[in-house]
Amino acid sequence: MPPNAPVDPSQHTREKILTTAARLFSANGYESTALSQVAREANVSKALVLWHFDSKSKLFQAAVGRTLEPYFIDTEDLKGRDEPAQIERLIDAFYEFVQENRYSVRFVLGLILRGEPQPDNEVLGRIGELYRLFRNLLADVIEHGRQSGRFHPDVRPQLDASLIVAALDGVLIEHFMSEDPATSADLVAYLKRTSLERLIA
Amino acid sequence: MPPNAPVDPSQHTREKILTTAARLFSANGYESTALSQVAREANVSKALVLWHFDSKSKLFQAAVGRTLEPYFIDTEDLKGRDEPAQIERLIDAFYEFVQENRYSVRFVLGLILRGEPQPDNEVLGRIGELYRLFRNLLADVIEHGRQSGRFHPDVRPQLDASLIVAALDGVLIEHFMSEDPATSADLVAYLKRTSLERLIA
DNA sequence: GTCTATATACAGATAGAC
DNA sequence: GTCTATCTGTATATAGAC
Repeated sequence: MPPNAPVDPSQHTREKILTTAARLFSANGYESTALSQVAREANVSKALVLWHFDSKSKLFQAAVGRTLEPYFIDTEDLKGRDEPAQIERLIDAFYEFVQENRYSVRFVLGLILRGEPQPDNEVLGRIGELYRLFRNLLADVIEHGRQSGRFHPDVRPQLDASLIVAALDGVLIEHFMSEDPATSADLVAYLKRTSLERLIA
Repeated sequence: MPPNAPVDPSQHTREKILTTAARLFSANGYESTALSQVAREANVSKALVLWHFDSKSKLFQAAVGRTLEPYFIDTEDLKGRDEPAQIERLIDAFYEFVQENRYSVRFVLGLILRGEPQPDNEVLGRIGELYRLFRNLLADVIEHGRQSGRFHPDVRPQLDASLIVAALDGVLIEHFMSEDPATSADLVAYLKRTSLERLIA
């Protein structure tokens, strides 16, 4: 496609369907979201939704892909900090991300808990990979801190990283159960403090 | 009813329907479980299911009630232990409970994450109450340990308890994501160790 | 591409015989 | 209590005009 080519006007409609679907699926789940609802809220006909996406299941996959787009880990702003500050930064980044994406996070967590539609190993795989990435990043920082002498010589990078990630996940659930952001902010602050107290030599 | 009266034979059928429904709902969720499926797997007709429970929604509520029956906290075997041992016992109890009820726990967690059917505030209320109970129990033990001098004078009972509960919830999610029981057992062991190291004076 | 109209399937629920 | 047969609504998906 040449640069600055006029956008295919149908992209607008397709896009509208996709974002509408992503919103409804993440709010109500797969089974409870009817194509007719997606069509109505996107101001198009049911038939057009299917013309663009073939089937409900494929529409769902496309919508989930859209939902997952902002899920990535930014490692840039770790540079130039010492290990304790890097740990704090990673914990904060996780929490900020969850705050900004709470609806889709809730949705994805729901997907993990009950493999909604069968052919969704892709989503689980991607999420699992992100978790592994994040945990390994934490573990690397801890290991590095151990070698540099800033952290205790007997820290267990993998286990400590796993425990921090678990605590963050738990705060997440707490957050969804009580809906009280103040409480979870306090908890995250306390998690940072106690984690560092434990790690630092 | 007189003692040892012969059991109404229809209880067998009703019971069978209920346990079948509880199993299917907790495995597949509300929307994805059809009455016809419950009927088939309980070897009865759809009409009979509705004769016993009036509607799908009421069947669901009965099934959830059944699912939650084993959810309670046993405080008896805390007696006669010192505070560190009580903390360990509570953490172990949580983990054992999750192991024994993993399917329904997964189901209930899913319910929390997306309020499946509307009139289900009762379930969430009950679960929330159990969490509060468990957390307060932990906090009480920590506070008691602080006063008895076994724990640091500057522990923060509510926050420390919350952090332990959060970590346990996180291990739970980890458990559901990776399905590797060995890993989560290690994590729980490590959680016990680091929690106590932090608390003990 | 987008629509209306329709096919097809299956859900939850009811009626009525036994 | 338990069944078969049926009603009614709504879901996904298709056909075909524009």
